[in-house]
Amino acid sequence: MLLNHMVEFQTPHLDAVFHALSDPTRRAILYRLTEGERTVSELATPFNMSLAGASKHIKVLEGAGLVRRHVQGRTHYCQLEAARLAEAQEWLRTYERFWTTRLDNLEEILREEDRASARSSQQSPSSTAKSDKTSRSTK
Amino acid sequence: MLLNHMVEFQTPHLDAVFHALSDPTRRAILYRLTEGERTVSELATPFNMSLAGASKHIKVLEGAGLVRRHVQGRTHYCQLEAARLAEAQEWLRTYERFWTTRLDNLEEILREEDRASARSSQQSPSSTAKSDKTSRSTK
DNA sequence: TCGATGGTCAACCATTTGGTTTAATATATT
DNA sequence: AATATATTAAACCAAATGGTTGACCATCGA
Repeated sequence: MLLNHMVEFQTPHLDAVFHALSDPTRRAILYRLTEGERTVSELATPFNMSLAGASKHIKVLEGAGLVRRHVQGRTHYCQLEAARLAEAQEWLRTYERFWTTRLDNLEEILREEDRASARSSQQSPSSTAKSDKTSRSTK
Repeated sequence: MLLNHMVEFQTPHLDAVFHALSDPTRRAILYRLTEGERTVSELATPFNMSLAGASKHIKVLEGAGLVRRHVQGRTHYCQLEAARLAEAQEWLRTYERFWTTRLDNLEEILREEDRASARSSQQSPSSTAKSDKTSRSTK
């Protein structure tokens, strides 16, 4: 507990946000909302569950601050609210160096090897990186 | 659109990862592991809970692929395994354009177009979730 | 005003979660 | 061999989760 870094303290929402994201239905709902505002029943339709069930999922997302709703007549319009997602990403950034720096280091190493040994392929036998096969995505 | 369907439905890890991250104890354990390898009891001590309780948390992290352990004698050493965190961040990146500035937004859009053209695999847009849009409830 | 539509609420149910305590297992240490 | 240490396993518990159904409320359209 003493170890709890700022990141932990500054983000009291993380429990709710990560919990909300841990359900595939809710993630699908969020994705749906990237296309624009949707009503509760519009959000519910693709899923093979009752409207009440979907409504509960939406409420979880709302409770986590990931969805905002505005009621208009009997219709509830839902909107993506991304700020908390940004917080989640910010939390993850703390760990970025554990997958980026290793790749960057690998890049560096390869570049150096390329320069130093003009083509004597050396496989380090006791390499610390157990597997640097992590596929780098686009970019 | 299709790409995000892939993101949604091709990554069953996300359920486990986000669930694992939804607990503050587990997040603290992960943070602790950024400082290096730690044994189970080392990880457990800061928390006001039984060793067995902490052990269970570690197993959840392990099950989500966020922690690797190697046993040496009676001691279990735990190590951060960040790849799945990278996957989570990758998922979040889909939503980045909803919180970044307009300029970044433009950048993101261009990058997305880049990606989309990179894998010019198009497909019927009706490939939805695990469940067909079987209409609900005639009741 | 009446009926259909959009949604929530409440009660219920099975399963999971987060925690406990008390063994049990495996390895060190003396 | 005996004992201490590191950790898991098993049984248990209360609370939360994900889902259902049925009743209810509000509102839109005729």
